Parts: sequence; C-alpha cells; structure tokens
Amino acid sequence: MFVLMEANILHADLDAFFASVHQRDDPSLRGKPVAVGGGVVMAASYEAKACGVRSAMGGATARRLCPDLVVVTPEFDAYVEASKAVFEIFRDTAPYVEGISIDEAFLDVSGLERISGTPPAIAARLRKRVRAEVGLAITVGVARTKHLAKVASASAKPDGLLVVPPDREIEFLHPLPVERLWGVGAVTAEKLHARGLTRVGELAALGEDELIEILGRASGRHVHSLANNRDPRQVDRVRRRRRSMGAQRALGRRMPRSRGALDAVLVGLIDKLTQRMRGAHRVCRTVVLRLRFGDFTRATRSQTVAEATAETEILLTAARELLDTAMPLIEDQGITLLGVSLTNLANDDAVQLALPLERQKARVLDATIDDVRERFGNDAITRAVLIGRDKGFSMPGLPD
DNA sequence: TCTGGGGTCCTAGGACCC
DNA sequence: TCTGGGGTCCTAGGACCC
Repeated sequence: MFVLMEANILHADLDAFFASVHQRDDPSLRGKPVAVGGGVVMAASYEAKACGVRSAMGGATARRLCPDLVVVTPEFDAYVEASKAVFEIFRDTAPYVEGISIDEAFLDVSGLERISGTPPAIAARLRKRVRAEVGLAITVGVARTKHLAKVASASAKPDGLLVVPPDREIEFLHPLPVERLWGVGAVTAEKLHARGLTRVGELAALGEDELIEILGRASGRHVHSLANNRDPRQVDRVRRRRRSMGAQRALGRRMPRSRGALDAVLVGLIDKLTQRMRGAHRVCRTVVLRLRFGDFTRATRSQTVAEATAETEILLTAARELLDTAMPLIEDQGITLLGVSLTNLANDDAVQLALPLERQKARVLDATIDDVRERFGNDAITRAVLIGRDKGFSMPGLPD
C-alpha cells in the first residue's frame, strides 16, 4: 500500500519583523516607509521595500531611493519580547517547534488533525492569533517538507498563507528561479547562471555529478536534492546547542590603525563575550579574530588554547597575540571591522569532568553530565570526581 | 546597493600519530 | 629501512542565512 505523506510542516515567518515592531508601537509610523538602523539598514518596512530599500544597504543610498524614509534606532529589547510572545503561540500550536531565528520557525503539526484540524486550518488560526495577541503580521507556508514550507512562506509574503499540496509540489517548485532554493545565494546563483541555468526545473534535469562539478561536493549534492524535491530533514525536536559566540565592531571610515585603539576595542569585545559565556555556563577552546579591510576583503586569525575556558584573561591574551600577528596586514590594508568569535564550545561541567578523564576527548566534547556518564560509565565519573577534587575542579550536580 | 551584527556549515592543506 | 594509508586536529578562507 502506498501512503502519500501529508503536508504537515508549517514555516512561520514574521513580516519585516524589526520594522513591524516599530510600526506597531508607534502608530505615526504605520503606512510609512520605515528603516531600522542608521548607518546601515537592518530591516525595512514593506513601504520602504517598495522603493527598493533593502537590509544591509547604506543609509545614504536608502534615503536617496526613498526621500520620505523614516529611520528609527533599533530597540532590541522590544524585538526579543515580541519574539518570545510569538514563540509561545508557536509552542501552544504544535508539539514540535524548531526556531530558525528570532522571527522564524518550523512547526510540525502531524497527528493534530483530530484535536486542532487540518494543517491549513491550524496555519490560518496561528496567523490570526499572532495578529490578535502580539499585533504582528506573520506569513505561513504549509507543505510536506521543510524546504517547500520555507519556499512557500517566502512566496506568500507579506501577510499571507500558502499551502503546497503533495500532488502539486513539482508544479510549484520547478518554475521558480534557482536563487529561491534555500541555500543558493549570490555566488551559487551566478555559477548556475553562467551555465545558462535559471530555473529549478533545469537543475532537476541535471545529474548529481554535473552539479557537484559546478558547485563542489556538499553544495552540489544539496542543490541536486532540493531541485529534485528531496528533503528528508525533520523538524528538530531538541534544541541544538550553540556552536560559537561572536561579537564585532564596525570601525567606520576614519579607521583607527593604532595598536592601542584596536586593543581597546578588543578588550570590550572579549569582555562582552566572556560574560555571555559564563552566563551560559559554557567554555571555548578557539579564539577567532575577524578582520575586514577598506576594500571589504576579509581575513581571520585563530588560535586554540590548551584547555577550554571562559576566563577573560586567558582569552584576551590569545586574542592579543592574534592581533599582534595581524598588525602588519592591518597597517597595510586599513581595517574597517574588528570581531572576535569564540568556537569549539563546550559545557563547563562536561569539560570539568572530561578533562581529568581524557584530554583528547575534552577538546571536542560538548555534552551534559549524563552524556559523559553514558559515554564513560559510572566508574569513570567516580574516578573523575576523585581526580577533579585533586586538581581543584568544581563539579556542579555531582556528589562530593 | 559601497556594506551591520549574529550565526551555520563546508573545504583544503599541513601536522601529527598509528 | 623505506613506504603507505587512515584518522584527527588546527588554521584559514568562503558561502550562506536572518
């Protein structure tokens, strides 16, 4: 017997999120072209988008395109609050919610038909609730796969709802321009265009080997799957752990080149990051220094320390060494952005356990105490507690 | 369109070990 | 003694997403 899968996945995406929050909170902004952020546009309302204003566009360009543009300063607390309220409605709507960003999530509504109605009915109700309870417009795509749901919501924006029935998927997917595929950006699109490939259906006609030859292995496989409407990815049922934490500062036109001025920026970045790390009970082993130059080229310098840590002094020392190695490049090219990213993250308790156990494993181990127990067994934990006590590690959640 | 800030994943070469 | 293959880690860069 052949059972056709239902369209059970919702992709819900708030419309022009940052700008909409401002328009909601300040009625005088409604119906007007609004851009969030001064120097660079972080988000644009649909009225602003209509004149060609886009995010990441320079403020001067945006004003030229749209003389009536109202520029507002970002209010991150308001965005976080609105996002939390919307995600509460998501979780009230579906048992499995996978957040993609502050304003976007996948919902798995399979098995809810008897309780909540069909997926399209659930999606319609979700949109109404977000509008009524949070005051924001949200677009929802409904389909059998995450990719189709995502593409559907993008097609339905703004303030829309689009259902892709399982028997009309190819009809929907194949006429789309290649850049609509999730994961195809400017560079990949250009590579495809250069070979005369502009529609998804044309990619589907190609062999996987051909696409791998054009795009490389991972990208080629990915695009081949999506173009052929294969996307087995499930809505994630467990929250994925963060794999890096970063902070950066744009340095403006008149770039400070002196070692001292850059050091002050670096101290601020590291301090902010280590506070966040400690707050999240996480530690890192690798410090990445990010540089951007006057001509917008980028470079990174990284260093891995011996033991995972969230200590300001250790990470600052590593970051300063990286800055030293980069100074000749900076003096040569003129720096416009300085950033730090901390990667190779682990939970602090897991590292404290794993370090005495086995140094090698500690490097990449990103686990809870239970994971460590499962992997190394109870005896090993007892041993770790003993060794750890010896070395002065604290062991949260474990017996003395 | 002259460009913010926060992330994810992939690739590729070299070092090192077994 | 010479040579091979496989695996992991580190570093640097690049593409993409919101």
